[in-house]
Amino acid sequence: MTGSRMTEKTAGIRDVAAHAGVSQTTVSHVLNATPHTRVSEDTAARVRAAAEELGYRPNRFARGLRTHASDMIGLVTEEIATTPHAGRIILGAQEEASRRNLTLAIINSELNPDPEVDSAQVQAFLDRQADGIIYATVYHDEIVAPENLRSRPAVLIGARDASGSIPAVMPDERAGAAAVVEMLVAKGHRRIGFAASVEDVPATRGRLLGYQQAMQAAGLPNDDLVAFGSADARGGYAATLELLDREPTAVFCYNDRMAMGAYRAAGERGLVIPADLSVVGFDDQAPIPDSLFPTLTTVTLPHYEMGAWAVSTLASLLHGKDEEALLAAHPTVLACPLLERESVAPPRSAALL
Amino acid sequence: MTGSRMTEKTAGIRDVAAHAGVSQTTVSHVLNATPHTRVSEDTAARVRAAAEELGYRPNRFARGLRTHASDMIGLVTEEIATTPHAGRIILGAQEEASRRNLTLAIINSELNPDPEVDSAQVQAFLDRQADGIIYATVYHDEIVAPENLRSRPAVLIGARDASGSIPAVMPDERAGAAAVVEMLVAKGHRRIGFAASVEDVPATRGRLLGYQQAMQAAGLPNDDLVAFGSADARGGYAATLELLDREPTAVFCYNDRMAMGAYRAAGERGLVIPADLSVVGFDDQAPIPDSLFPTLTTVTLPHYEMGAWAVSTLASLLHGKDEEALLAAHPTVLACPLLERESVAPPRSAALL
DNA sequence: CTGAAAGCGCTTACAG
DNA sequence: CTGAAAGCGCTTACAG
Repeated sequence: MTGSRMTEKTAGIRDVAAHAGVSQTTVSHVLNATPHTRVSEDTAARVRAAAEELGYRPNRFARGLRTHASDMIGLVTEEIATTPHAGRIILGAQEEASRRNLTLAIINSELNPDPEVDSAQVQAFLDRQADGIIYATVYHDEIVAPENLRSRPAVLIGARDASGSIPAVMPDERAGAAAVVEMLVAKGHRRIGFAASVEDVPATRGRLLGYQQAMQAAGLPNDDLVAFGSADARGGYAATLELLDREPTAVFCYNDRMAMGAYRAAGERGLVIPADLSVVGFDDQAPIPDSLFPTLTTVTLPHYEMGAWAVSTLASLLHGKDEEALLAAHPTVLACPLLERESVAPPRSAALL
Repeated sequence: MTGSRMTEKTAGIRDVAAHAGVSQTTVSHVLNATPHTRVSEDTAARVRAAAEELGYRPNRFARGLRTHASDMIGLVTEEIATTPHAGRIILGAQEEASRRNLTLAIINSELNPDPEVDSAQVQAFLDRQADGIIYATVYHDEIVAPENLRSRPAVLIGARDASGSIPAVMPDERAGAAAVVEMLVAKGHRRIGFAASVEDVPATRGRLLGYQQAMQAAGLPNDDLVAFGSADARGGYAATLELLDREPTAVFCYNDRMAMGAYRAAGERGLVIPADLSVVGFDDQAPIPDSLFPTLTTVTLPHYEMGAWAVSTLASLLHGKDEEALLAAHPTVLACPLLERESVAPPRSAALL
């Protein structure tokens, strides 16, 4: 088994050159399509044929040694494990990297409030010759990026750098929440409760703000329609129970887990969703929305898109497109689309009209 | 911004040698702790001090060019996105890689029944000089591994290679399911229903087999206690409804999503979990178990462990430990531990005794 | 215990 | 349009 692997001496550029009857220089020019270099189509064809025939694969080490480029970018993610959405960030980054012929390497970092500690992970990528680094965090408005992140092109996902000098991307939580309220209002709801999270993170603030602004814009009072709970099913259950005493026709939950609690609360009160009560979540956290009865209308986060954005932005930076300062000045904000499923209907009162 | 990055000429081994007053050879020996090479402690200390002071970081390209090793391993995963557990496989692999000073690069591959198509992903890693490759699939008993996987050390996660020549690891679904039945029996249950999945995948077969074997071993009839449904909440709902007509005291579901449906079905029939009916899931798929009322007792899959196993096994293979044939002969099977939460109680009948 | 020197496989001025 | 040659920064026999 192992034996069959040992002796496969792979062809080098020298072999290709010999086989095509040209110099290594020419082979290199043809295969890399070096700009400002003319090679006769005839010669080029011979080179390509030889490379093909010999199964030539350029040695990355040798190339890197000359060009100082690895075509590898490093992704440092806070807590791959515990954040349910990291997978989609990774997927977006990975697929965009493949499209651009870049290798994506990943390192997990512990969740911690002070990202300066993460410089070890960044260093690991610097040591490994990563061309650029993506630093993905969850739940931070602003972070102090590890100092060594500045020694290579870098972009941030999910947080803005305190110094404002690193391009960053984040979801537009506020607009996503506002869109939910607008949709509910359009369906005729006026008493729309919000089951808010007690956590003090950007998502909490952004979603609450979006709710409040949209309610105000619609001329709807909402002071008594916000209840707080922990950001899980139990918290959603408790907050919804509290809200239900104030007779809302719809409950918008901070996230899908809280929405699970809202379903439970509605069930206990004998309320049928969506006939008696509309419920909306946020996060589109698999497998919740499709597993609920009825399926949950919710808002999806642009994790895939943020991952892809990070890679393509980094790629531009690597190619010297000097938009870095521009990009860094204002974080890029990506939309959170509303996903309508079955948990929303017009309120009973509207049906009476 | 960009400017501050440009001119940092990093120290090379030559600089360290000059600074320490020794040759490059000696620096290399000291820093790499080359076996069978004596260097006086005095000299070694000077070298280390110089390296430290200059912030010396060996150039990976140059080293790789000589040693033919990248210290990078590639992970090809089928559908990072849609499989909920891929994240934990990646995490396990990543953390084990970090422990061993290896870089983990990942490539996503489309979910497809014929993994031969994935040779492009494998090729990408070969081209990038990966030392070894982990090929992770979901839901396959046996696959035909891409031919080019054999050109480097490789291991499989979640499937056995048809030729039996590549080491593989998979979860012990059967034992995990059997443990559930045993636990239920120990609590006094005798009529234990199984809400099975209609999918024809190893997990389906393994879990059903484990259920049947354990029931038989306990001397419990079970022919009428199996109902089939799709592997989601709707399927679990339908299967449980069917099962409920046969008056089980416990329903064991193929997975946690089906268990969500079982909760719904129990609720509709006015059954309180666990007092009137015990429910058990499988997968420990976040955030379901903790989001249910009551929390769900379930079985967890060793995804993290499989990822870590893959990396450490690959590392042994890379270091020439010739256990490959041994390992490849029989897939390694990892346990699926039972996680007891709140959804199981002794049956009412037992309470009467 | 230490070092001089070759060479890994490319890219890239430079020359023609 | 094409090629000879230097050199990227290491490791590793080999010699002393």
